Amino acid sequence: MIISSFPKFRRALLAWSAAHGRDLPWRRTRDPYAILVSEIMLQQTQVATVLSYYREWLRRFPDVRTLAAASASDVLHAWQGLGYYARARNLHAAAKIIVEQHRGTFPTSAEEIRKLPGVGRYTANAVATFAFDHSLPIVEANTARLLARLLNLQLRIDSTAGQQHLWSLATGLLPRHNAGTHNSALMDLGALICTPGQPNCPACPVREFCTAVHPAKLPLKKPRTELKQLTEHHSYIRRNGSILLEQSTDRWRGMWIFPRLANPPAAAPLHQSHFPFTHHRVALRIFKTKAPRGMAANQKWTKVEEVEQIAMPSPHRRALRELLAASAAGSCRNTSSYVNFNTR
DNA sequence: AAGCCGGGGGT
DNA sequence: ACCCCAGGCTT
Repeated sequence: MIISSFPKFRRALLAWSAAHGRDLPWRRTRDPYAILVSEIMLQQTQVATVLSYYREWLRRFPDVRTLAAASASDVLHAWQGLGYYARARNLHAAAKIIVEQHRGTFPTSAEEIRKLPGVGRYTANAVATFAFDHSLPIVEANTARLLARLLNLQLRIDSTAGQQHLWSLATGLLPRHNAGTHNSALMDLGALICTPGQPNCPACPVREFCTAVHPAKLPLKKPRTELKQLTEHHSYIRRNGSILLEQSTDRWRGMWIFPRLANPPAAAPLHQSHFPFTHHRVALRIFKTKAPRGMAANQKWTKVEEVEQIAMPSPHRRALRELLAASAAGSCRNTSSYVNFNTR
């Protein structure tokens, strides 16, 4: 890309986005709180997944004061199923900081926004550019791919040097005014035309500026680390109409899971399933065991009617729904065993 | 610089 | 089975 061609690039990009850009709910507001919510949710999470969570979140926590006043368990419950739960804890903490240290007024500079927990360079600039129209660059998955192809970048985009090239170009392309629209257009182009698999180059409004020789082979990335197998054992303990659950202290911190079982019994598990977890493939096995004499401090009996009200990670949530359904069906048929091998 | 953190969608 | 995703934090 030649610097003198940047104005032409911007005009072509803008004309395209006016006709083909996406209409997304967080673009229909300038409320920095709502935009921050969307940006945190969208970290490593696809737009289609976020949509329903975003609407429900703003219904439950319509403003920063409501979120700051909410309980940690309510916040985690609203995030349930989205993954990367530290994001929810950070967003909650950020709301408290804004209320307690900024008197409820959202900070307007990217520097101040970036001091909030869970907010890095991308998210700070995104909120500043979309909420306040500040002329700041953004580089995330869509724009990184697009810019790497424009540059025919032969560096890995997840390397320090590669990142420097991307942020540098993103900065150079910025207009003085209406940067929010410009940045949205870059993302849309990456998401709709300059796609990961086979980019739709014939439909690209800026193809004349692109130097990629083999665009489908870009961007370069570090090869993924290999998957490791894990097996995790848990207990299914029912008493009257309740189930014993345990609040996790490490992975899924603060969420409720089946109690961990150090020594699995020889009997067949009631439930088995598999789920991916970062670079692991976990076999989840749940055994029927007897109620313990005492209860650990992080455990509690939860009524079956109330399990939907507490935050559980997706694999345990799915297992619980399956076990309850099997249990209900089993009691109707008056059987006592409901072994379920859901091995996928 | 590398590892860690979830879960679902698309192919 | 893979790869991908509006990243950030910790080591």
